[in-house]
Amino acid sequence: MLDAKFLRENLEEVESSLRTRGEAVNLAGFRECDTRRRGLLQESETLKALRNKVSEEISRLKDKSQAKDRMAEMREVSQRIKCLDEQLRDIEGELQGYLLTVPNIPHATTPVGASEADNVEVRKWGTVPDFSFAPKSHWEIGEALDILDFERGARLTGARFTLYKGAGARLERALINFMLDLHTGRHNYVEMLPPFMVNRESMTGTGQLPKFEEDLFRLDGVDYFLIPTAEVPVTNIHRGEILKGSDLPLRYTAYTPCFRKEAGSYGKDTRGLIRQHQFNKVELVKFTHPDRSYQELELLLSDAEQVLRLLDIPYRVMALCTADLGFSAAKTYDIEVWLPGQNTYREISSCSNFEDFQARRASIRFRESDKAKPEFVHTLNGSGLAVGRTVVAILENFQQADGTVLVPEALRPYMGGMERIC
RNA sequence: GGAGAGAUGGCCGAGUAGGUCGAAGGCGCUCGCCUGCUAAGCGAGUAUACUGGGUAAACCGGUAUCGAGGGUUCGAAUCCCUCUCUCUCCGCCA
Repeated sequence: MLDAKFLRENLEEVESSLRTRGEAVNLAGFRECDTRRRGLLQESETLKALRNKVSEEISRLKDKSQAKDRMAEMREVSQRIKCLDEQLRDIEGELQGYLLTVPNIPHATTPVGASEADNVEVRKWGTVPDFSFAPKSHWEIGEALDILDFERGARLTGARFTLYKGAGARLERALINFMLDLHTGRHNYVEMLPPFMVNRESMTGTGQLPKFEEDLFRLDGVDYFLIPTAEVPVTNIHRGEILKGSDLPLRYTAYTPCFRKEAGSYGKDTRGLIRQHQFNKVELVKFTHPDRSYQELELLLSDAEQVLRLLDIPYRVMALCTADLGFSAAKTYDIEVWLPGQNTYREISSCSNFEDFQARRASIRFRESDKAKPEFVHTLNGSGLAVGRTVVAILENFQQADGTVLVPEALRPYMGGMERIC
């Protein structure tokens, strides 16, 4: 959410900046609402001040019957206030409606672009494997090794659900532990295990609601949602709090399953593990001082990259352009792994700085010193990494001519010493 | 699921026959004083949001907030209703 005051004073600049996202932006209604709100507010508050003053005078009277006419007068004032406050509530709802659906302003370093084709490659790492045979896709490998069962996954639930079996299940679990150990042990993140369902306030705090409800699984009977990413519960840990400046930055990591409806992606990535309704992810979340958030973004990105470096999987880092930027983000790097089976790079992590956009929605603040005014923190998060897609990358990059798959060395301790899936 | 108790400022905790309560007191914190150091002591200060004024930081004024929402009243932390959450006991249960 943007600051209403800032928006009021910089409406045109904000509009033109948001247009680079390729979204139709019309904030004229905001300005009108905002002006009306302040008018109503002043009228109501002036009357309240009067009522408070008169009520106090009445309280000092010994003989209340002397105040009959003033009480009658105040009765009318109160009626008027009630009426004004009702209008205020409506207009504030409308104003919130605007504010909650306006996306974040892209950071100056976010490249301007019209589509994902304009994303900018930041760096490449690793050597793309050179196969002496035609590399297979992970679903072919997984089915041949009997470690991924798409058919039975669909039987259990439906399309886009997969059953992992034997070494496949073990591989997924090994990756989760490997990633968590890396981030807690070497990158100084504190491990969290949050609820996998959250309420509406939490979803609004990080920006999934109100705009993207159709992407979420919602429970029947209670107003809870399955989390689409650990970003939601972990960022909301400090919703409504004022943190100590000396405690920043806070770094949290969490493994959670993620649930997404994938509405609007019919026909896309229908085969394999790439796009599932349920997938596992290890997430990195930071709460930082506003002055340091862009340095922290680089560090967070490198923490996520480290996973792929240790596993020895080739990847590249892309800076998303304005058109490809998520709703809440000011700047985003995607990490894309090389997938030989598909002869392309695919996203495996998305690392973003939300600046104070989420912090304002969720009211997450800090005090520089005990006397200082509270300020909004900056929130950041990134996948470290998407686990299912890491399995995909391992199967496709480490496949052998005989159909087996080598286990990356760093992962072997987590696989009970297993060197090869066969 | 059944029965009961509760929710007040950073924390603890007063305040329920409605008015001078944004809220006693304590702790914590900040600044100053004092003490050879530390501890103790003394004094002052110490919520947030919105909004008006001020070029603006400072500052001054107004309004709101005692779990949330609604009601009664000239006036609600205090009375009434609904909801949420927490705790205790019983039942059930991984």
